[in-house]
Amino acid sequence: MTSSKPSALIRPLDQAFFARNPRPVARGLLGKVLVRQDAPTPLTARIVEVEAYLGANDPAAHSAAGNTPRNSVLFGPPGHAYVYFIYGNHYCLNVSCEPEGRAGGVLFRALEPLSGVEEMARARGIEIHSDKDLPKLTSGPGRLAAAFCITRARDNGIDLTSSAGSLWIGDDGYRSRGISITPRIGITKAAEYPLRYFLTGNRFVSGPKTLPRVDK
DNA sequence: ATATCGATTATCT
DNA sequence: GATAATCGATATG
Repeated sequence: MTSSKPSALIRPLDQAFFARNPRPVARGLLGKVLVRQDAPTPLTARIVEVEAYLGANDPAAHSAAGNTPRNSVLFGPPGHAYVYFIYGNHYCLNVSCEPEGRAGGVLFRALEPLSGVEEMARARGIEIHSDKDLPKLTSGPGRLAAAFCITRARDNGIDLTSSAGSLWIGDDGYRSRGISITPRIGITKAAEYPLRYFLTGNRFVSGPKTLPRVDK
């Protein structure tokens, strides 16, 4: 299901939006737009899947062990980019939440491309032959980071609330309809917490697209 | 459709 | 030395 229409005007989210618990921030980010302003052609994509990582009482969060050089952005002002490198291969993008001094973040897991598809395909090193191939661009945290040319050196710590910046998050008026909530993907600690949020039925969502079945 | 595995490095024990 | 908020390739049902 292709849910989105590109819209001409996109207003950046303000810092107050992010100065909250990561759970409402995660829910609220669904349907918003990630913008890469300074690419050869501007890149925009709708946020369709995210995960919340809590500052306190969340063993799976990078902030669980306290403030370190790697994760210090999570303890800084809200609305800033926390970018980390994982498995020797991939960058992942988060946005810091909670007021400054308290940790918390939201991981971007999947996007639905709205503009700049050619540029994203080039950045990913793949070719798009049909609509069937589009999810390969931005379905998955490593993929979307590659599509937007997000690296730690370039983007860690930047302010995502300024439309004058290179990378920011905006609202184009889109209203999401259904939201699904499941456990987070790829973690071993606190694996059961229901902190993954995605737009129900959206084909760009990565991983399981339904609520887990109460098996047997 | 699910399962397994290698790649490759920052961070922590 | 082990692990990790992953991906892509390969194998098999």
